Amino acid sequence: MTDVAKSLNVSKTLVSMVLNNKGDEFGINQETQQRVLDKVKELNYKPNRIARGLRTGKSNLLGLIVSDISNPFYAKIARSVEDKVSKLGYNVIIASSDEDAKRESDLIQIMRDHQVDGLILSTTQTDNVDIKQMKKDGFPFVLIDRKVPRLDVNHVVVDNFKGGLQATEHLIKNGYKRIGLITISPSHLSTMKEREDGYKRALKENGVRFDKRLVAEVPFENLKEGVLGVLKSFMKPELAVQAVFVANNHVATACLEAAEQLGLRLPLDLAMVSFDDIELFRFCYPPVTAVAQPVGLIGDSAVDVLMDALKGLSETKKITLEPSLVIRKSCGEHLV
Amino acid sequence: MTDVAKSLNVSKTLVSMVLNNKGDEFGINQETQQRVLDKVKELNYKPNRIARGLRTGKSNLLGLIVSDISNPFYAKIARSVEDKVSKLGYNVIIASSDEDAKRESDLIQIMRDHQVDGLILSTTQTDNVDIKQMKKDGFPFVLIDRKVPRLDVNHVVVDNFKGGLQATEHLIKNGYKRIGLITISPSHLSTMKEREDGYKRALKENGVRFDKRLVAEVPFENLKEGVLGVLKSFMKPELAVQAVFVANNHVATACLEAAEQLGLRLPLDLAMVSFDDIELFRFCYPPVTAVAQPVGLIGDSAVDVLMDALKGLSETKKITLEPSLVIRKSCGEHLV
DNA sequence: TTGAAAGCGCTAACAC
DNA sequence: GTGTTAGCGCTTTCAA
Repeated sequence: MTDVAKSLNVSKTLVSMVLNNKGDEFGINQETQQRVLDKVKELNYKPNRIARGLRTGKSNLLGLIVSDISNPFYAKIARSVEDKVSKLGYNVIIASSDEDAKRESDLIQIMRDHQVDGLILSTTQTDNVDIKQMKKDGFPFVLIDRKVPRLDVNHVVVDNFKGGLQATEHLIKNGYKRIGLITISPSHLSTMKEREDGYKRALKENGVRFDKRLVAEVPFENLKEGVLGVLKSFMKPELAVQAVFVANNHVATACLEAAEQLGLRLPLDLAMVSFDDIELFRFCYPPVTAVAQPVGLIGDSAVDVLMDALKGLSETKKITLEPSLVIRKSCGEHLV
Repeated sequence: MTDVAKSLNVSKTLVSMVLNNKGDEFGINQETQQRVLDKVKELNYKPNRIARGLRTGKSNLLGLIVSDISNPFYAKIARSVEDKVSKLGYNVIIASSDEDAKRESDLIQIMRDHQVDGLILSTTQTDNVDIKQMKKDGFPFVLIDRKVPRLDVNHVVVDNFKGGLQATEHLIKNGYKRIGLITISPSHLSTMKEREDGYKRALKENGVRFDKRLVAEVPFENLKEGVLGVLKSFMKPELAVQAVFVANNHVATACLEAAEQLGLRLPLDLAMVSFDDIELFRFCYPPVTAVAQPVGLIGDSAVDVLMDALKGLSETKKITLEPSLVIRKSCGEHLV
């Protein structure tokens, strides 16, 4: 910047003003402004955002923490976040926590050390210490996908209860009574909890007896084997499960695989509804019925909320989006 | 930092040294060091990385630019990059270019403005001005997935020619002679070009006549309709295509959809091999035969190469990874 | 073994 | 209309 200023015999201040579009505000000659702009081009000068950040206290960087960026659900959210914030002049640092609370905590710290201006995160924490800390510090952030109990913070989630309800009701309507549920640990996640609640409510409202042996939880780190084991036990005569509601796309895929290994024909031997709709579900055999989440909208809304928080608006925003059941053929629809 | 220093009656210098693990190097009392560390904890002091970055010229940030982070292929790469660099103390800014050269150029600029220490990118440029500029500036970067002709720069790619060759040969071995190819524009991409070359070579080596009417290119922005149109024309009696080799996972999905719309039964009416294997291909109907790319390894190697570049090692590294054909049932394997 | 001081590149308050 | 100056929070000579 000094170079530009010197070669024009003006001060750095002036250059800075022009570059920040504050030329008019400070009443600087149009001609002078143009000269600055030209010189900047000529010297191919690029402002150093780090220096600017040091001075302004802003980095124009936002953080996004999800459990796994290679999960299509989060990848789509990431994409919509990126699209939206880039229009607003921000960039985004993305990281995966692997459902590990410690790792998540570290990531939050690292991102804050990097002076991100705000954070969008899908938390896996159970004690929420970091969330509380951020709130206490007045640091701008939005929770997505998962909310935390009893804490007044911004969030953008979908109505998991309703999704679980719809999915299970659909199964019941199609004539299934022995309906299993496979969730994923950590089980404290609000999403899993609510989907389970929806499942239970659907059973209750439709007079289907709840059997707790039909609810299984498999560990995130060991999905495939976990699901295989669960399916095996579900198939035993004493349980005689006819249909499963699986709690997310990973479990659905694992379930498809396990069914294949066990020689189960879907939906004849076992019907399945998934939570999370992903593109290829449509072309699976059988096409997978799933509760679709408005992924694009989640990212979009999260950015909206975060932008408000960045502006210092203090009321917390809690947004709940609607899921929708996409009916295909994995629940014996053709039999009805 | 001043707070820590003052409350301990030492200088900022000393605190800085201790925090950067240079205490011993400068021969500072163990006891003093411990006092500093304790105080830092007590005051919950966090170093400001922006300020440090301004001083050291390093941001500990790396950039990753791909065409679309929600494409599973890139999402997996992103994940492996993230995993690897986080162990090395870096974070990564991710952005999508949408195969738009201008956007890519802007992104490179933005990331460099953010003082990223290095860049990993899957370029879509045809003139490579930005690539040349980075090389000229001595800025550390690695190309992934796609290489650029006649330019001596780091890259990590897979052998697309071989992949195309294998895929097409497989089709030929299964008895197909009228084999279509669907690539995706921008067609100058090295990947597309090489896959096409592999396709041509396979035909030649196996004495199948090349018919240029069987090579189609659909625009990235308008895939679904494009593929539908292509499939329609391929089905005309004068072309009588029996099998297609599709150039990536998006085209494969679009092809699945178009086939459904046209009432084509795979592989009876049309066989298909895809480039890019994605998890659910296994469970599609029919399960999709595909050329799998070592996604994890691409990310991993790219980071290795970038780290060397960061250290100032100047020889350029060009890594070519091996693809592998995963045979399922979309090419009439059961008929053979 | 420790500290003073300069300065990274920029912005903003305050002159003139 | 334009320039001077004082930092932002840190690291790194250099001196003691």
